[in-house]
Amino acid sequence: MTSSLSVRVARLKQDQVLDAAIAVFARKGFHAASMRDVAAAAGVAPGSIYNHFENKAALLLAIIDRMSARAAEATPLPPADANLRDLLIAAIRTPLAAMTGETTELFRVILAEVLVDRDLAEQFRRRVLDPMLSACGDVLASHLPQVSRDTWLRMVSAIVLGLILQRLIDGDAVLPLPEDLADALLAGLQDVAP
Amino acid sequence: MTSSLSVRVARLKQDQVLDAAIAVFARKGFHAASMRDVAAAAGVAPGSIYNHFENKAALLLAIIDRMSARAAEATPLPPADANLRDLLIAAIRTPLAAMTGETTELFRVILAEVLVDRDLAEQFRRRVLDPMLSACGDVLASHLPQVSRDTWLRMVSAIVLGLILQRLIDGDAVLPLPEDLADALLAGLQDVAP
Amino acid sequence: MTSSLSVRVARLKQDQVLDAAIAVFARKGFHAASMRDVAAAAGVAPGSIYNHFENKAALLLAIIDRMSARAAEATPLPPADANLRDLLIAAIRTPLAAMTGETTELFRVILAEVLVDRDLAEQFRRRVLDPMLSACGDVLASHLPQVSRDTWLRMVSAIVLGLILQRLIDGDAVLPLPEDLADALLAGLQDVAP
Amino acid sequence: MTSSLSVRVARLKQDQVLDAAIAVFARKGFHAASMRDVAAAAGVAPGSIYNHFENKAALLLAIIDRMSARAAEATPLPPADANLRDLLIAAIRTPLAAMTGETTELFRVILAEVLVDRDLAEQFRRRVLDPMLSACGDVLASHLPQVSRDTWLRMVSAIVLGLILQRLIDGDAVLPLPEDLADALLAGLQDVAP
DNA sequence: TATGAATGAGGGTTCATTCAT
DNA sequence: GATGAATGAACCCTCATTCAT
Repeated sequence: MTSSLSVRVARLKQDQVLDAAIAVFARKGFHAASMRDVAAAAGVAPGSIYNHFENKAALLLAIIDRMSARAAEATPLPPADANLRDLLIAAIRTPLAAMTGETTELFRVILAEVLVDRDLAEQFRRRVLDPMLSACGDVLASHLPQVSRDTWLRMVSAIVLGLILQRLIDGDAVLPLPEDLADALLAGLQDVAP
Repeated sequence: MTSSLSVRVARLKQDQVLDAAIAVFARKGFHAASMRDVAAAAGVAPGSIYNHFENKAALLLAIIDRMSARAAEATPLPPADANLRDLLIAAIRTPLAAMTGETTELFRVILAEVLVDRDLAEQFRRRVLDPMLSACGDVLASHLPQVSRDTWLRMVSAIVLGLILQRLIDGDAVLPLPEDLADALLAGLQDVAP
Repeated sequence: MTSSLSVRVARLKQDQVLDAAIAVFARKGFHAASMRDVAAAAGVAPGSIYNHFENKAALLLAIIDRMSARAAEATPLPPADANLRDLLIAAIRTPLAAMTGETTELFRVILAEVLVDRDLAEQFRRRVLDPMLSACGDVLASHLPQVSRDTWLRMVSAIVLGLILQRLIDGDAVLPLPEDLADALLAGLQDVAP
Repeated sequence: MTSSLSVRVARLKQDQVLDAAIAVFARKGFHAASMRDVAAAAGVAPGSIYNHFENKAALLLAIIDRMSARAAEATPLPPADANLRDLLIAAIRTPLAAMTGETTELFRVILAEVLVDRDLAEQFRRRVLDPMLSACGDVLASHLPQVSRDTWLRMVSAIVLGLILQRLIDGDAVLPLPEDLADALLAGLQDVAP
């Protein structure tokens, strides 16, 4: 099965280059990182990158692909009989928990480009953001009356995104616990107000 | 008072360049815009920019300065006797309302750079983000018991940031009304859950 | 006769590659065509070309070889008793008639390289140009007195080359008929001049 | 008159670069010559070339411009009462005489590109070829009956082009004298044929 | 202070060629 | 012989920045 072997080797090299690209982009940013940098980090010649990726932008797309895959496998489906509190906690904690180490930097780099590249934004939204935010959204939605569903979904999504953004901008920021956020959302402000 | 006059003229030129930079960066993005572009838009020679700003990055810092000033003046202090609902609405609406036209694009561009430049991030957080988010925060805080104050502030901040981000990524996104968001936050989820 | 067979197979592959090179060079030009293009058109791997040809330039030489062979077989020897008019017509028409479709484009490409590569020019002149132009020249020469022979040969050659060049440069150019050219050359200008 | 001065200086630099480009292209050919080569020959930095010419192709166009100008000034209008023989001689000799030293190499380089670049060909034909060939053509035409005019013009043009091409391909080729060519054309072949 | 031509490092990318399989 | 991934030099061009005027 020579074919299978060479295909596997090819994919390995591709991953090797992609790993390097991720590391380099995370460290220097997309624009500041040169293809030469990526090649050096991957231990290949500059021209070799183009055997695996059409151009620099394709590296970004491939990174989004990988994030998409990781997001999918990192999102546990909540049990059907979960109560609302647990659902809220899961909806908030899962994406935040995914933001560790390299993934954080990856998200940072991708987001920076996404803000400036319309096409990339479309890909990012479809492949990463929507799955990440709506995973528990469906179940959450089933607990809510139609009228306020959209508001709540948007709100929870915004909270997650906003918290991530805060962490991206200020690495030292101490984010509240998902449990506390869930409790606050559940109880509402009415009771605590004077 | 020759000095004063020349100083005023200098500041005028500086503003002229900065206006051009804002327009160009907003339209083409920071990296895609060249100093030549900025100079052309400002009606000056490329070299002249460096009489007013040390380098390209300094333009970004100056833009943040200006955003900071505008954010301050655009944030109306709420009346001391405002009720909680109105405060929430203001806290959410004000920053969202500021995101119109060029400001949106500028925010997009700055944010993209901020994500990648640590020093710029620090400036941005201190000069733009914190004032923007905490403007009504203080008053809001006064209505809340100490224990949940941080959670709520973070949450409202995150909602605002998250909604802005969603709009930046998906220009077609329909965001919920601040009133609906405030009402939902006030009432909480508890009552609507089955 | 294994050797003979493998030799024949080898020559077949070689022709296959050469055909592809001709087609690709004619379509894209020598510099614009990459070895990858040629390989793809030939249905072989890029590296395989180098089993048959030393390098890209060798392909050009081989093409000239083939043109030389074709030129030889395409040039009918005029009957010994042909009259001068028919000889002139043949001398002009034959090379022009050979310039059809792909051959035209090939000639164009070769000529472009020949103009810039001294060694290639030498080959081209000896192998293609001289045979092409002098085919009927010998017979033509036999009708002419020694003194004016060279002038006439050069002139007829130049006419043919010049017409081809005009067509290469301006595809829409309408060239005069060989018959008319022959008649004009035969009669001379003297009579028509006032 | 600062403006006038700077304009003149600019044109000088431009000429300096163009001279270098001509020399380098003539020596190495268009494709083989790099912008670095041209810059080095011109004694400027690589990037400086782009202050005067949009890109490498623009250098070629500028060279054509220059050839066009030289061709125009090198073509003396024949006296109205010139006889046919002198006209023929002039029509043949003038373009051939222009092909000296650098101009020859220039013509070689331009022609090589013209054969491969359709747009360039159009420019070349309009700006250089047509003026060069038709200069004496008009006067020549006035001596000819309408019916054979086109044939003769094409033929004389072809002779000139063909002779030039022969010299470009074979630098050692000994071309016939314009006088002999004119005499042969005038007398025709009829009389010399047995 | 304003200019804008000059700079030259560095960018992404191509491609003829090699060589281990 | 055939392969095609790997190579890396070289390509054209951009652009932030400088500096003589």
